[in-house]
Amino acid sequence: MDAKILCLGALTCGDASGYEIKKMFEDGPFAHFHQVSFGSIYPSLAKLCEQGKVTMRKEMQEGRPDKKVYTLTDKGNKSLYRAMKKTPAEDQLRSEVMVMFFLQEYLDQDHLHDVLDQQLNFYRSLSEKLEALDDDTVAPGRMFVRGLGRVLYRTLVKYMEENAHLLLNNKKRSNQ
Amino acid sequence: MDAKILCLGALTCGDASGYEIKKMFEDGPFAHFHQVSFGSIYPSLAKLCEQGKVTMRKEMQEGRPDKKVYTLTDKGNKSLYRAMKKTPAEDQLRSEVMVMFFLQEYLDQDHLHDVLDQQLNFYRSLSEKLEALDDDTVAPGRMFVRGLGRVLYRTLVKYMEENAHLLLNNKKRSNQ
DNA sequence: ACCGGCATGTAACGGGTTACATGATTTT
DNA sequence: AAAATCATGTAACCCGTTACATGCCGGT
Repeated sequence: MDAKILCLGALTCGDASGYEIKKMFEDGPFAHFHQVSFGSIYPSLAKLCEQGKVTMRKEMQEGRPDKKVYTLTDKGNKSLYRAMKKTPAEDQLRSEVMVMFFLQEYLDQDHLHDVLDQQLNFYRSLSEKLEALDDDTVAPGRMFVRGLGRVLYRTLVKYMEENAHLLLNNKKRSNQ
Repeated sequence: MDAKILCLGALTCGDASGYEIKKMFEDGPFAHFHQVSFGSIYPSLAKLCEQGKVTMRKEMQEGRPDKKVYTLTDKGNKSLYRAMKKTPAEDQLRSEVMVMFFLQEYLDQDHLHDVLDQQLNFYRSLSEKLEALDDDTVAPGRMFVRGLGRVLYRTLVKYMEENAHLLLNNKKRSNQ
């Protein structure tokens, strides 16, 4: 599943610019299970336009840059249907922080502390973003995914708060 | 954090071959928070050997191929300490399955059912693998990460079992 | 005065994944 | 008889990330 399909998927939530699509993957409905960068969004959108899978209109704005708003076409919709027939790739999670926690004896106390704090903040803020999303405008089927994200990050925050001591104490040779 | 550091990290659990390292990322202690493929493990191990960060000995086996068992050296250890001083990259989770669930109106009923089943099995088997790991030989600090993995996958399985109906029912136009 | 947010885009670089190559043994 | 497990390796390809380029507005 490449960035093009992801963009089409994002546009099923309504017309959007590249910048807005990015936000959907940062704070919005996709935040907890996928990410894309500008470097892949903008070229994708351009190619989708060429292929007639989306249309673009320019929206002038006062006080801020103009934006290019993209709309899903029938062709784009069909493309999505086709993509959804495939077998999805396995989930992949890569957490360098967890690797660090696992190798906690290789970190000095201070840095471990920092990393732990930052990670907790990261999970907390993602959790808050997910809780803050407006559920009224969302189709019931989509709530499954949102609910899962919420439960997941709540669990993560709770576990880390309750078990941080496992990581911090038992430091005997923390002076490497 | 590249594959070389990951290999060094894996070797802190004890001497291992490339094949065994792969297993650590599939069923073992790293299973739930990172993955690496053979295509990156073998070249990494070769380079680490060149750099003197690991040593290699050949172990002949009867009835199966010989293996190359790698051992962490002092130099490798230092390299790990250095790597752990860096700021870790943000977690990244990419789940095509969740994208599909989100776009559930684009899947036909049967395929949705299949994907759901496969995902549940995937989470269940990962969960079981994590529960099955032997905790006696593991340093207390490392139990933090393992415990987190266990809680996470238990939560995931439970949520999916209890909320699958959100995804399956409300199918009115499932004939696209 | 400077930083963060809004807004779009390009290009190189790096890295990992995928596929290929090989082969014996055990399990189904 | 076929598939899975054990075991190692190479190389091309793809794709995404990172960094760069540009610019205005509002808040601190």
